[in-house]
Amino acid sequence: MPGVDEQLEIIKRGTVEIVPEDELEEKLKRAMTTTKPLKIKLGLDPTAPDIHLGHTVVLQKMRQFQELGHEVIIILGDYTARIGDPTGKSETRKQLTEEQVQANARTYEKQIFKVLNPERTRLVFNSQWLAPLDFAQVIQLAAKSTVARMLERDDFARRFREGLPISIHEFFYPLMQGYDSVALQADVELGGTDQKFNLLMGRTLQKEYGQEPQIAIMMPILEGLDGVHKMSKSLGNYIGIDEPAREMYGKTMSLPDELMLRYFELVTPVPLDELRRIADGLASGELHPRDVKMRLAREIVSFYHGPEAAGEAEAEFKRVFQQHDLPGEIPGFRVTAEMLADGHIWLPRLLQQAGLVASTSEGRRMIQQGGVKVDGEKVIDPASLLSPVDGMVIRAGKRKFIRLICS
RNA sequence: GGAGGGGUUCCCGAGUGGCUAAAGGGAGCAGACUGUAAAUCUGCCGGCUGUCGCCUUCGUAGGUUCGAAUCCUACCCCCUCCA
Repeated sequence: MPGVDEQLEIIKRGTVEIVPEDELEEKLKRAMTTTKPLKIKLGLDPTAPDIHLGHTVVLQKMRQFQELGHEVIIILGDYTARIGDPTGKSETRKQLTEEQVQANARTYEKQIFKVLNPERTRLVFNSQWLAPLDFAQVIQLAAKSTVARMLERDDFARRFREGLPISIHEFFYPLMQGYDSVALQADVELGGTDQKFNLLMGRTLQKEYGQEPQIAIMMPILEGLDGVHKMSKSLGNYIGIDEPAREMYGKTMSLPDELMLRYFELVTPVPLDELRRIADGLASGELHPRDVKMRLAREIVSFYHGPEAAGEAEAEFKRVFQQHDLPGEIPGFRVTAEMLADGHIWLPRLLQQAGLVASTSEGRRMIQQGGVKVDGEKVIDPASLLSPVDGMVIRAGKRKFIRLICS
């Protein structure tokens, strides 16, 4: 286990807030002297089983703790999920069945372990200790907090102020999450900044139950590819950790430049001093932003697919977007006799049938905008008829290619 | 039980009888440029349609009207206040 100062530097990387920092230092010191690792807790909501880079911000932090020799515990909030959490959302989250939770948990496991070391990670369900609580115990738990306290939480405060409804049971989510910390006797809990209140509730409850309060570490919410909204699957601005290497690489290259350093810091294992070098290089103009972004893409792809795949993805990217060559692999599309009339086919229809565009209207639009090339020749007439030739390459937009197969 | 506010195209959000497939912004797509699927600028951006136009959309169902997102009726949903 490295020294306390060194640990602190690693732990603080990318964090928004550590509450309170001096207690963390104390705990680390004690862990050193007693050689008893700290219990680091992270709660995950098993409703959305696909993990993307946004989720890995907090997972990377867990990994760092793991590498420092601490005990990492993932809590799957199966009990919470089964009840359904309407927090801040307009529509109530659907309740999950036992089977769904189990299925999600398995998917989660597989994906989480792309970041974490499975041998040194404890995975637990919070139904284990929440389900057995009886009503009296629940009331007792509720008695540990106050309405005023609850109304300190940002979204509760806001809704209260604006006269929006707050269901009583919503008050129980912070309590349940906090109780998880009590059940585990957590030393540290990680979460996004949106979790601040819940993390602090853990401290409160631990004190109430006679435990030493945990440290709350808050990580930022990662912006998605658009650089505006938070990364989320529903917004489509995400990089999934299960995605193929080329997709990952390309998507990373589409990030706004301003986000590069943030991504380096939050979702790659690039060490801190290296990170500083990159930041300095960018600031002084010594490093080209494009090259830095390529490095970022390489780091990310390497992490999930290995260095070899990263190299291939990069070569491919250079070929297509820098040299404007054709991709190494172009999906084939078979042109059948039925599609042809007098040996040719209306181009928008071909685009549509090949799945390059959703409709002939869209195909027409794209042609008019100059986005369609046949064997490298731009086609601008949307009424164009094409006489397909075996091996002919059609490009629609920047990224979509097909090679015709006629036989 | 009573009073009131609201449901608009992917999202936010204008729009109170025709000029509205519906302002503006965001997201998305395309082009130019480039340093990349960055930035910037330009164009597109409900669906269908070999481009004449057709169809569907403003909570739902009806109605008034030559004509409705806009007016009327009923209903559904969300929210607030009073009790």
